[in-house]
Amino acid sequence: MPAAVIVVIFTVRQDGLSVLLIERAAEPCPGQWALPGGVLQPGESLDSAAIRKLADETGVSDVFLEQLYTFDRLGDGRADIVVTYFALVDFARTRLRSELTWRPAWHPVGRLPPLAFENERIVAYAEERLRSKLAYTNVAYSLLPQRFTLTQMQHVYETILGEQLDKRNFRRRVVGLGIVQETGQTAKQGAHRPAMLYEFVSRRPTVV
Amino acid sequence: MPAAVIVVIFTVRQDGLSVLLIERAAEPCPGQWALPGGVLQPGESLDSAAIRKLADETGVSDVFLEQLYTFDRLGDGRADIVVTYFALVDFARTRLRSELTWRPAWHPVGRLPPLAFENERIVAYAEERLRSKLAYTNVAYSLLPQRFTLTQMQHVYETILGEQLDKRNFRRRVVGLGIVQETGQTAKQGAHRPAMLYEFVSRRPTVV
DNA sequence: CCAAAAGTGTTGCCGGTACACCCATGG
DNA sequence: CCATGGGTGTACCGGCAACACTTTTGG
Repeated sequence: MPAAVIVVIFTVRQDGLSVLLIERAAEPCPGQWALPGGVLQPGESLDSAAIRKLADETGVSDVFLEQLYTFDRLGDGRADIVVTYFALVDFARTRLRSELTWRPAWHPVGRLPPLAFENERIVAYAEERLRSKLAYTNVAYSLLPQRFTLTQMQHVYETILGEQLDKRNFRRRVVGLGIVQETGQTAKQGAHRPAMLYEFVSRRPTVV
Repeated sequence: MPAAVIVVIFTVRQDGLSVLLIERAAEPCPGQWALPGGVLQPGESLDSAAIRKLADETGVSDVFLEQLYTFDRLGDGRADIVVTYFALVDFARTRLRSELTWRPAWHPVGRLPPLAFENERIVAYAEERLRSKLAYTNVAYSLLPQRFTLTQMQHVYETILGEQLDKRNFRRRVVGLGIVQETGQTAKQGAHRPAMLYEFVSRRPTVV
């Protein structure tokens, strides 16, 4: 039995931290929701399979994507070993491919439908890792556009961590630790004072 | 092709942080050293296979053992996917089984012989994880006997971290954070003042 | 003129680090 | 008496959390 790859794809939207799920058409478990994944093609590496799956489902590449954990005996009939990955994408850049037999959709992690194959465990584990990595790395670069305001960035952090942050402390940290830097440009957005646009100093995963 | 499991088994000895290696008798790569491992038995879970391998090689169980990373394409002819684990054992409790065709031995990580199948990468990765986990968890419980002096414990930390630690600060931390506690008993060891024996508050992996 | 978001400093606390000496024992 | 490891307290520093008001803009 071949190995399979599953990708937990997170994004942040208005309704909170969300994960991409697919409504299964095929056996087993038709009609149930599950994480996107599939068996390894012959000769394909694990990382390539994860990259392929991510691109297939969201149309994006060049985002944060990292191996998460390897599970076995998930009850899926197709594979005994499932190598899971997790990815972070900017919601605005994704283009889900909706077809009749293939219904992908974003679901807030707080309100998941029942999932097939113990996928809840995988989501919970990925969520934990995401929260932990957010605290000491720059992975958020993958959840925001190239340029953004610090308020946008703070919203992303607050959504994932589930708590309110102090604006001044937040700005001091992310700028002071060299996670983000000013671009010199400002953005006008509605009935507000123009805001400085920032960018990540590095768009690769980095421990800060 | 079935999946395989590899276990990186660490211990701390006089000559430093060491890892258990096996001199390969069988093809491929006879005569070379490699990490202990083997293919998954039919119906066996990943965790069970790792526990079995660890017990086979060292005779110990009930120690710290955790999944590390899943590699592919390591060049081993027997498996395409290799799920690695890492374990920490108290050197004094181990009983290596030496046979003619099976030569296990401890090797200081600073002086490894050439290894088969890119096993160097795996050891390096495990070492990194060990150092990181030592800092914020109680995993050292698995490298020490049930009862020990704080000096012994400090030696373990210094060996792994590769730096000298301040005795008073070390004691304050591990006692103050509730990692270890006094047993009330003291040990006389040679020409020295009797030393208080300590034990870990919890002998399960815990984030402190 | 009002609503909405942008932007900006200071203070207190706590945890981490640096640092040096006396004590008990066995040989 | 000496060699060896056991055991203890203090002072400084830096990072982190708490805290409130003014500014700009569009409607």
